Amino acid sequence: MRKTQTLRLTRQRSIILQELQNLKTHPNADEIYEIVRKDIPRISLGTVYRNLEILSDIGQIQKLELGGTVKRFDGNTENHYHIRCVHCNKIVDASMDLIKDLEKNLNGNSGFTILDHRLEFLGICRDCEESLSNLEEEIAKPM
Amino acid sequence: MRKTQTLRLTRQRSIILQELQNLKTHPNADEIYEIVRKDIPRISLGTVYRNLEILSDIGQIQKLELGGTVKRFDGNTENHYHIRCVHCNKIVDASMDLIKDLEKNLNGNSGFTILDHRLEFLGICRDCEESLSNLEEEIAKPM
DNA sequence: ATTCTTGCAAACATTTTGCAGGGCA
DNA sequence: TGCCCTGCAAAATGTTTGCAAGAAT
Repeated sequence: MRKTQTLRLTRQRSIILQELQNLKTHPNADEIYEIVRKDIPRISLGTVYRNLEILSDIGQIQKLELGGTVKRFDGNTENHYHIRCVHCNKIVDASMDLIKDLEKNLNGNSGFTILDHRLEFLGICRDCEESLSNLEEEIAKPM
Repeated sequence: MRKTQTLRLTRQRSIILQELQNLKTHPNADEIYEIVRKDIPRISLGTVYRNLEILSDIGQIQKLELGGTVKRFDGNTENHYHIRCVHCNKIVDASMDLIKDLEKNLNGNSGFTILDHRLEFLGICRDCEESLSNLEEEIAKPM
């Protein structure tokens, strides 16, 4: 949890936020670093990590902790659902309304105070579908 | 995807599987390593990682790719939902029936072939709730 | 006998952190 | 001016991999 302190709006912080809000994708820290580097060539990856952490702490962006080992970030701070390609790990927003009161379906006493939920669909994206079927044709060919 | 090859049932592999099936928890690779080490003191962490990967590839265990950066594993191979403590990252099974056909709620064409879904509730576990309220009392005290 | 698997260690990938100098409020 | 923030580099963390020896089929 972040201490109550006066945060400063530095060029680095504001550009990271701005770029993230403009994107419809769900980049990881390194991808954000590469994008912001076009504006601030000498920015460091450490600064990117620190600011992503701060911005998500204060609710200006969303840290996505979904499938995969790498953290991703989202300029859209509303809870919404995602679809992830199990093959290439691409993530897109799911066009589906939020299910309210989903936690009412929980039976018994879990001992948890439920705050929210995350829903992720797993699937195969069109690109991977195509490359997989090409691969199958290739394998089926006699040598 | 795993090549079709004859897998061998080694002592290491069978004990990892067995221990994981006995656990109700959702350990990460290192925790599994510590547990299995009691049976096979000279097992290496690399072997644990390799076997967890293989066992989940062949569907004997489940790799949980939920919140958090660390991979966790589950001896229960049925899709089921989880509750995660946002404070200590503890994960427990949610007692809630699987929602069938959830993907029918997806509007429009995502371009994905949907295979499955993952649902995770976020909350605060009882332990963290207590330690947080103790902390607040502590802070409220005059010095 | 074959070849899959292991232990070990090194390599990798990702994220965090200490520090001295710089810049926002 | 105070102290938050930055760039840089090193460290920490988590996971994968090359290799020679060992074990399962």
